[in-house]
Amino acid sequence: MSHSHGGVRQERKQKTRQALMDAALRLLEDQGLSSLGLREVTRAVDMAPTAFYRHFRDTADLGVALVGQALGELHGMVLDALADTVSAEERIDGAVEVIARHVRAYPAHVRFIARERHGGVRLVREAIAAELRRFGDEVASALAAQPASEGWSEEDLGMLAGVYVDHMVMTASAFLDATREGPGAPERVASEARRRLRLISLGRRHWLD
Amino acid sequence: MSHSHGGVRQERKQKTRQALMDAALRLLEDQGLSSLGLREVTRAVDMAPTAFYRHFRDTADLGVALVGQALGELHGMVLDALADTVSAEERIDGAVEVIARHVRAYPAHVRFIARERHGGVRLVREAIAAELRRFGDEVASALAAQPASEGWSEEDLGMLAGVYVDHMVMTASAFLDATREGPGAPERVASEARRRLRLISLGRRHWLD
DNA sequence: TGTACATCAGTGAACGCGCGTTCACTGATGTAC
DNA sequence: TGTACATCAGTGAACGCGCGTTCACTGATGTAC
Repeated sequence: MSHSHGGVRQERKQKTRQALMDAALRLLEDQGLSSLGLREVTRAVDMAPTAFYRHFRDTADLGVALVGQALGELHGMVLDALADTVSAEERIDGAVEVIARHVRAYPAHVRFIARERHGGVRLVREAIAAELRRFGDEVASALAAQPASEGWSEEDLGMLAGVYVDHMVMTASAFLDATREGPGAPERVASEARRRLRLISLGRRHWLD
Repeated sequence: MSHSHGGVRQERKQKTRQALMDAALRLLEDQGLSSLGLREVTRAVDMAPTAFYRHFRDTADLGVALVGQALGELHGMVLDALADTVSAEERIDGAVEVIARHVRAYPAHVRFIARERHGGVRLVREAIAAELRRFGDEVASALAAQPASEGWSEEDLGMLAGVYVDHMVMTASAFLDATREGPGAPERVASEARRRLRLISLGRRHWLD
């Protein structure tokens, strides 16, 4: 396979690209994408500024690439949270635990999404909105397959899915803030998140009354 | 009263300060606070860059001042939304209408809060978090006074208040995005917001079952 | 396998530009008497 | 009311600095034969 099609070169390029994205993600913990400098990123990777252009048009372009990566990882998490367990109460505990684990595994990605979802770079905002909409649609499909959703209109299921997606993003962001607030804070966030899910669950159960 | 205490001077200074804040708010529609430049702001007000320092230490300091102003206006809105009408269904319609009106009246303030709530400037994030917490406490008190809240624990009321506050911020932000999406979009946002409030309302009614 | 040419990720010098901050200043407003 | 001094919001020149972008380049990797 050594004559495959630009093997070594392509692989190295991919590695550099990933290094730039990782460095950017780290730098974005303390600032918004709209103030992230191209030279800042290349400096962090110990590279000439001009090399940046071999991979991205500008930092907004890099931001769009980060959206795909960050929400790609979220994808797996949502499936886990929905499929996981059995009873309603168990599902709530499981979902919150899945979110907590995800935040611990990918804190910078979570921060990036929470920050840039309403951030100052239009293309990135739109990319995030599009991905979250796709997410919502998937969640809606999963919900539609549940017996509890019998008799629900499509609009109502879409609403419920949106509530879950927003709850997930907000809870993830709250976990992130909590890690700076000292011990006990993450558990407070988890407790609040479970309470909210219980409220939603109750509303869902009585939606068709 | 002409010898009151620096009358004319103080009044003019206040006017300039407000002009700087207004200009900043306008510039922040297309970028995050972390990339807002001091010279950008003074240029928009037709002023020497150095005059900025007579009013703010830096742009983060200006941001903190904007938080107070933006959420001060929100204050009145919340009271309206809660006190307004009679039946549950009317209260829901009224609340969503109040939010829509507020967004039409202060679009830039709403955008600023939604953006900087998770934005790149720590002091501003903390100022917003503190104000929203105060809000939540007020809402919780208002809820506690309602007959429907009998038997609710303080934690549960706090949770419910938080759900309402977050719903308000997210709905306001959705209205803002909707105005760019053409006619019909605002009504779709309103419809979704009402649906969500109905879900919350149902969950609330059955919380103690 | 070996050779000759093409590709292209990364380099390094150079550019013009706007930034934040300092400083000594001006002149209208405020205050004391 | 008038005068002499103090305050202080806003000015304008100057600074050093890092930015994004251009360009011609280098040398390792890929390809054709």
